Amino acid sequence: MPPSAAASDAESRATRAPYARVKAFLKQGLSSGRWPPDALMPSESELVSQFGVSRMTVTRALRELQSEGLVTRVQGLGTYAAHLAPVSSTLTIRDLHDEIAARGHRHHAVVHFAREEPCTAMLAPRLGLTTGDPVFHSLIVHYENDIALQCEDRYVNPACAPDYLTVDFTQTTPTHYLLEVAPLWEAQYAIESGNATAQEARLLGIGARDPCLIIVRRTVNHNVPITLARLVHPGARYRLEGQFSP
Amino acid sequence: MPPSAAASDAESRATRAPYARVKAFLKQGLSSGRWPPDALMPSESELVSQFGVSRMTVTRALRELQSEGLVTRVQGLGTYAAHLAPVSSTLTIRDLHDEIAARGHRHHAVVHFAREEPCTAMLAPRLGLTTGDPVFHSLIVHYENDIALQCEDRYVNPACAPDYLTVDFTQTTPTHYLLEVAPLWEAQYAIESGNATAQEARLLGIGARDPCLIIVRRTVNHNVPITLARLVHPGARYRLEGQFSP
DNA sequence: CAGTGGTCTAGACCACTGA
DNA sequence: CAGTGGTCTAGACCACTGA
Repeated sequence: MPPSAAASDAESRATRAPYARVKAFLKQGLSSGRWPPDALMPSESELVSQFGVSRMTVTRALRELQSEGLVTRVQGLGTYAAHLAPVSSTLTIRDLHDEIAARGHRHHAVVHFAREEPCTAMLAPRLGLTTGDPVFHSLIVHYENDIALQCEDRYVNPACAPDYLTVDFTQTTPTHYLLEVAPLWEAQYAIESGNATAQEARLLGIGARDPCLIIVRRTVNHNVPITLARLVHPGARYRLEGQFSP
Repeated sequence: MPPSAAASDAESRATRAPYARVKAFLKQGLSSGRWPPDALMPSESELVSQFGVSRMTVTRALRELQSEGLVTRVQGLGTYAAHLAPVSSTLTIRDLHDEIAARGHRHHAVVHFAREEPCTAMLAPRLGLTTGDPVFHSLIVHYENDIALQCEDRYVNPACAPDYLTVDFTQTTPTHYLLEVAPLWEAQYAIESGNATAQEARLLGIGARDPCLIIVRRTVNHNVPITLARLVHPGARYRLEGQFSP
């Protein structure tokens, strides 16, 4: 069977599933403006009789729409079309090695240092440590086809990754290693535009005033801070892209 | 009843729901490393007998974990712990007016122009128009407590919002207006760091070399392009923040 | 073949809202 | 009170995988 036929088979099977048909019907009405924001949508029992399916099937369609943020449901009142205003999109922060490989390019890393330091007073609270405690600190520059793409300045809580300093980061990225030893469970990040430090600018081979995309990311598991990273990208060489489509 | 008691009631009711208990059990095991990435998780029937619930209940818990990206399910094989690597987080691009108001600050906008222009060859394909077709073009600077926060350079497809030029954008933001007339159904964006144009720098009151966070967003509904916006923020005054927590 | 997930049904009890 | 959503059960048929 040709691939195209197989694909359309799978597709039509999925579309033909009753819950998917109900969901598609409601989604179509939402995007066409049939139910503007805050409008009352058909009740479960109306959909049950309209589509001739059981209530569980209708419930599944509505619950999925709710989890996608397209409708709001209130017990005792009904289902309402949501405001689509807060456009939320999935921003994926991928391992840089994979990202570069996916573009079909070569990645390599230069480790400027990876050592133990005493934790400074500034850092201690963000890493759940006490000032003076040992902390691991690495500074690595990542290259895409020999062009510096990212300067990764990272602190690691030794309790979470005791072997961190023994890893060969020309072979594995810190992100990749840390995901293996400590399942990533929570992360906060801030994205901003700014200047690199003098040291970063030198390592990246850019001017002191060249704009950079800077991501600061803090990773926590079960309230135990794992790592704090500052990722600096030359503005002209890096962009974050995303898409929103319910 | 004191609020705290009510809250814990609601919470414990939700936690006591059988599907939520199964889900919490699996989530706990995933975050603790009991099932590392690619590990085979308990089958539906195992969970059914272990928790003494019906299969539909177990299925719901597993399906929600799957939609959260925590497990992968393959028919005929089983359920596997997912790689948590691609940290995906919900990035919300909110209406700037609401965002500033939420911080308890004052927002105001200065409209530098809002007019009709012939569509350039560069723009035409991205807006689904032909070169020379009329297109709406507005340039607005947004202020937070009288400090310029964003320069919004926007093109709008006249077919989607014929009244665009009659709107008073000192009272309503273009984002807000467009969400009302055209339900936002799809958006692509790119975030990067760069320099403002000479005009933008002048309007924002920044230096030509000051780094800026630049977001380019294209909005589409049913394959009809609605609007293309370039949002320039002085780097020192704006950041995007987000969180990941399954 | 036995075991897996994908989906559905027809019924049930409940909590909640507003009239 | 009638109507809404929140959740569950016990059973069913199916497609798929690997032995």
